[in-house]
Amino acid sequence: MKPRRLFVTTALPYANGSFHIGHIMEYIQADIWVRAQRMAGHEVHFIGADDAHGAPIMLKAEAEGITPEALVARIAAERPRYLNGFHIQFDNWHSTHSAENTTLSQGIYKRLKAAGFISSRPVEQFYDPVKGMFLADRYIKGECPNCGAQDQYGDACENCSSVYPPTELKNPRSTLTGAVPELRSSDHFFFRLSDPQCIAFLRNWVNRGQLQPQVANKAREWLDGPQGLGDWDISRDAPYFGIEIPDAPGKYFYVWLDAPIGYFASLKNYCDRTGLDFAEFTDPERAQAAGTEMIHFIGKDIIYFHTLFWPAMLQFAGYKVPDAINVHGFITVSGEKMSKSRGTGISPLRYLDIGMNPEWLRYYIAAKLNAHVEDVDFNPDDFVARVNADLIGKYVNIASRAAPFITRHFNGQLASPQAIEAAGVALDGADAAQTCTQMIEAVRESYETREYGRAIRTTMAYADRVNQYVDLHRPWELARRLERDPALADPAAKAAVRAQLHAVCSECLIAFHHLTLMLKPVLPALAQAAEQFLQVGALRWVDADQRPQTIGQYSHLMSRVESRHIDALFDLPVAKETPMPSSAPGSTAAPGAATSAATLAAANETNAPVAPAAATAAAASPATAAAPDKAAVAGASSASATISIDEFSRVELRVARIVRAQAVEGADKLLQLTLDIGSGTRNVFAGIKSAYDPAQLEGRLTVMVANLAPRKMKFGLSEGMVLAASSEPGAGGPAGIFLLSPDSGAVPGMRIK
RNA sequence: GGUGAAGUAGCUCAGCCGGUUAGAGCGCGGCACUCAUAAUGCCGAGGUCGAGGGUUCGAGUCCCUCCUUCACUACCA
Repeated sequence: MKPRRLFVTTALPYANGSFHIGHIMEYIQADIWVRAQRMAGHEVHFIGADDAHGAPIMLKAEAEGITPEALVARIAAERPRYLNGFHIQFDNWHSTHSAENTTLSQGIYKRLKAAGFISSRPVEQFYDPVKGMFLADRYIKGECPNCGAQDQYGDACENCSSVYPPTELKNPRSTLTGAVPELRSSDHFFFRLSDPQCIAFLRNWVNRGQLQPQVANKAREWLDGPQGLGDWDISRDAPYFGIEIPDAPGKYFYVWLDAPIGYFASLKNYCDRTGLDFAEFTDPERAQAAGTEMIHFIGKDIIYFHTLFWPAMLQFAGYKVPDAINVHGFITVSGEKMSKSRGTGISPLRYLDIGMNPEWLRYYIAAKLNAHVEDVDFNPDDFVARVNADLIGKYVNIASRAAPFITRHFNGQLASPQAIEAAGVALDGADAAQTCTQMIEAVRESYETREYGRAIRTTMAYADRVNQYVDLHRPWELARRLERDPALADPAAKAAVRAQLHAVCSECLIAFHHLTLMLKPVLPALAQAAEQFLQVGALRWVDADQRPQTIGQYSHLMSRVESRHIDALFDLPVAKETPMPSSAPGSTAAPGAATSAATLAAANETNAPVAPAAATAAAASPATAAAPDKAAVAGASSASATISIDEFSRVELRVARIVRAQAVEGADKLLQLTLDIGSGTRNVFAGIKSAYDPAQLEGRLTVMVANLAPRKMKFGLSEGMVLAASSEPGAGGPAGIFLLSPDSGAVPGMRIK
């Protein structure tokens, strides 16, 4: 087979925070793939970088009183510890804040502009006069123009879900300084995605078959959706930590423009360092001639950018487009999305610090990964069982069972194939070699197609067969007879037993050699130790037919996961960190926000739900993925799990007076309520129109959740929710909605606890 | 509500283009073994393959409806 030439990347992590377990999972997935490719003799260049630009980093650095460069450098400095710790073998790690990225980004922009894909037009935006900068939607809060809810973000109301431009907010305030923002106009640059050429190209590109079906579906949905593809605003005004736009003083590229170009920047940096020809990987003709491929591993949160913006940018700037976008799901922990505030996340650094073996995690993740965009769950019990049973009980145990006999009786020499054949104990009978070659080829292909779970299953099925084989032939019995069975005085009989013992144990170690080969992409360090023990060179797929000749002294290759490890892993100190660094250009697998069924009702035995409130916190959609600070930290529990009094007390319930109730024009189910809670009024949209006439609500008292994250709705911002009882759908019970009321005497604003 | 994905033993999951009594690992109950840093083997219990229809000689596997879960989205707060 002709060696492939591969340029492989993982998503660039946003440099405002440390790696979390989601990053590590992506790197493990990509690293396994890369190692498997290298074992096939292919040329692989595995590239990563920090995504360093954007307002969040600029502002975070400022808050810390350091320069963005210093912040980014600090984050970059801690990367190797994680990467080395988990055996992630990048060839290069660079940054989007680099000379290479500046040159490339500006170059791509110029080419797009020359080709007519850049337009410009004035955009009116809020400007913070104190800070002296334009404000992204998430840095503006105010009252919803539709429902009047307070404290709503500039793009949408979390109360009534209405969507609006920030300029429509009432009483807008900058969240940075509290200043009243001014409306100012400024010219922005747009990448004309709506250009027919662009649409045509993307339609074709997403249908080439190189995307996973689910990903292609999603891309098509965006492409052919009712609103179609809009032009993409790619500029930001100074001050902005980013790359300046050529011939446009004071204008910078939006971070998502230069972030993916960071793949190229890191590659360029690497090529300059190693003498590789950059153009062979990035120029369409040169790449074609050189037979190179471009392969990205990303999380499902950034599909939008990688299936639409990125290929379009490359195509119309005259660069090669990606050959594959390999998308994975998120990692959950015990079925829940990660949340540092709830302590459910796994800290990669802690994992390493408490002495857990990185290859345990690599193995566990590999065993559960496939080529689909499915979430992977880290289940602690499952993790312990799986790692211990498979790796120690089955795999390592095989060497441990056979090696001592070989060392003691045969001076470390393995039996020849002929001797094994003659002893009649070949593991897989006559066509053992063929069976084995086919199995290894199947495993190699499973890695190739990212069906790691299948590769692991195939491998472990073989380990099972080998253990059965050991039990069947009982080498310990043969050894005992050899040593002290008086009936073996006859030299011929003794030689026969000895040959058997030799053959059986040799078979085991040959099988161990094969198992090691199949596990090597996942367990690089263990494989290396095993190679040393087996006294073979670095194993590659072509070594499937090779067999070890002699072995070294066996020493235990891997120890078990212990419950104390798990205890230590989850015994996190109270999280001092604020919301996790969420999705930015490169970030992966970050739960932008916890989605949760925040059922406030503590369902009692009568099964009468108090508040059937299935709350979905605003999750970071691809389009807003670059808005880390927006991530809501929704503390939530499932309906069935019990919560502590502390958790309950986080819910701020207050008595509210409905001072005004009115129908919402255009809404079938909603009433807009103005609630007096003593300290002020709140605007709340409630889905109770079917049960209440607005007029009869005015003046009555009810109960509201006062600290519910505001919610933008189509009609405006909703700043809380009122509590009402209703039957669970499908559970029978009376139909209808029953608003809660406090007993007489309560006054608006009283806390309910 | 819409769109997509998924619902197979207590747990984690395999089951390819429909075909004999539905599988594995872990866990559980026995038994065996004792070479192996409690590791291994055998036997067993345990599933109306989410529910209901349909197509078919035959469906976990195809079609329809419904339910549930997850993701995105929405007039869910």
